Amino acid sequence: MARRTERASPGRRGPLDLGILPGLLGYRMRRAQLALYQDFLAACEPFTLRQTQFAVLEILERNPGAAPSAVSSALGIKRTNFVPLFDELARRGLAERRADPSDRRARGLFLTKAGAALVARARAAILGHEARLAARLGADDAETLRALLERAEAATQMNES
Amino acid sequence: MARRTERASPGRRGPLDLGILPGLLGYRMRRAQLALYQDFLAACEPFTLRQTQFAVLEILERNPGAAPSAVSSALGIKRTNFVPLFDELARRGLAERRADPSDRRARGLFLTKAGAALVARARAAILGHEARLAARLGADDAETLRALLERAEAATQMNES
DNA sequence: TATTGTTATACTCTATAACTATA
DNA sequence: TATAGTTATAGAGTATAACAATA
Repeated sequence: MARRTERASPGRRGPLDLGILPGLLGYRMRRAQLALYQDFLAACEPFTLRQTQFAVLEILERNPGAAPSAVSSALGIKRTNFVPLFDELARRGLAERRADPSDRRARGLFLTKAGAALVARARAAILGHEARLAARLGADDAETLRALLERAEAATQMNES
Repeated sequence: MARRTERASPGRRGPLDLGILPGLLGYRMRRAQLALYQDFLAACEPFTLRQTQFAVLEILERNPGAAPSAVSSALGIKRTNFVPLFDELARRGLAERRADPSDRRARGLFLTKAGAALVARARAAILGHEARLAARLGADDAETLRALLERAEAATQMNES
């Protein structure tokens, strides 16, 4: 055990005063997002999937043959950064690119059988994780939070006309 | 103008089906956080400060002489990553490390005059930005969102006993 | 032995510019 | 001339291991 020694002028004891930070939506959002993301990672650990990787698989399940640019823009990822992300899924045999006969520049993205099987299991785990979180918050509050997050995203100046 | 050509089997038209994503708190949180962060960056652009840099200055204003490890842990940053972050603030003459006479391993962190002046201006800009966001959401809903984010962070399994 | 600050390093995420092959 | 996909590259953010000085 290290003894707590008194300290001279530099360095107060006890928890720090965070000033205006705890009242800021941006600060609260960052903290909550980090905490939830850690949670999500833990839930997905058996599948070795991160948020974005799951999102790509989920979208391909619903939209077989979707174009890389469509998927990346739907997720708010630059198409240039989507390439290595998808490469990794392809390398793991979860998804694949196919040539588009009608436009030889384009590609269609598809899940493999293994990808479809994995996304089904991951989806179940994620829904379970969400259900546990909602139970802790209370179902009504969880839905309120979800709706407010959607409105906050839309209310951003970024989304101004 | 590029003509919209019909496409064969790979590639549906129209917006993609996002599956379960829009209903997930984790997904909504990530989208909202990104949007708010872009907003925040725009508000702080005149000061060339990112969220974390502002947070450090704000904390030092309230806690002069705080230890690097105290500040970094309060912000959820590893102390090892705090070093280059603070180096940059020091390089810009906004904050400085001072020796601690009572423990020669330790350092106390302080704002410089320039740092104090900058954080005051940045704080005003950030509070203005928050006020505009709150006005768009409605004051009550903004406070509800803030409180729910705090509860969501606490409700995380990460924070389990 | 443990703690404070630090260095070195690697991996992920993000951002910009530019290339290719088509259209 | 514009578009789809891609390459190369650089900047942040984050993670682990290990070190020196000090307690």
